[in-house]
Amino acid sequence: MGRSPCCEKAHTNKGAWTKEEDDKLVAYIRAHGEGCWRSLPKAAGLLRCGKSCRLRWINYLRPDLKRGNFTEEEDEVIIKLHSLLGNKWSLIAARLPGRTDNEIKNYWNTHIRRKLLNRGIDPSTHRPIHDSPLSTTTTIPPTSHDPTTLQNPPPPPTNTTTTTTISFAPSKKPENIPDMAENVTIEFGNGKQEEFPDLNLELSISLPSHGEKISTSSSSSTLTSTSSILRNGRGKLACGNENKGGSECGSGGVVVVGYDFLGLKQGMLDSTS
DNA sequence: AAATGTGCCAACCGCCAGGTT
DNA sequence: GAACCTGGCGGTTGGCACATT
Repeated sequence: MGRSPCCEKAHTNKGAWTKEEDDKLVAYIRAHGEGCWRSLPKAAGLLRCGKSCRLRWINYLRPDLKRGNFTEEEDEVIIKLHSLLGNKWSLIAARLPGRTDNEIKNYWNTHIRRKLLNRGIDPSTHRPIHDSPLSTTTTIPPTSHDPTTLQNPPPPPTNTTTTTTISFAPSKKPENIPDMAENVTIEFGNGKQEEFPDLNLELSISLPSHGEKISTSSSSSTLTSTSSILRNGRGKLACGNENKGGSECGSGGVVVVGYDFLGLKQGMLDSTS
């Protein structure tokens, strides 16, 4: 096959961007808008790869970016969303206006990972570090949910687990708005509940097998093993796309879960639009 | 003051999915 | 349907700044 490179690397600058390059890029995008990144560098007079221009714009030059430290609230949102979505940084970023996926990814790797480890929580599974990896129950200890405990290290992990139930409340959406977000309520093991009002976890589930406990009803769905199910695939979320089936997410007809986070493609939370 | 270690973050890289030819 | 193009994503890395020895 042999794909051509995205740009002619021999004549492109690499490394840190200069002020002049930034100015050119900003000026060009202000004049012409985003899009056609491949031809943008030449048109803008930049010796840069189109991908590099796009990244520079999205991660640094976009006017709506919120620079500065993350707040405690943002921390907790990131942690909660990561427990649901895994390393879907772009999806997490979509929930945090003004933050970029790269920024969140860096922040996760440098701060939140350590924070969770200090709490005795495995950052990748969001479960107590000594918990059995074979369990299919998604566990979020209450301490990870309660910001008031942030300063205190967690108690030593115990063998008790708390189950996180994610329920999909019946939406009051009008019939003619099929993609309206449904309320997602996360119930933590300590009885606390938290709503993510516009987080759409649109699920289509085929016949379960291999003992996966998945139940659905017309009014709500309860998932066990949510994290592992959600953490499939990579890159674009073709699974459960409104126009496509989620078949590619399945593996041999075991459990096919498609998911589409409402409106991300439509830019519902897209701060760039 | 110099050397070394560590943390952070911007940027790069390779891959993937969807669209187009 | 195959080949190719483009945009987008997540993982990784290089280099700078700051802290420590």
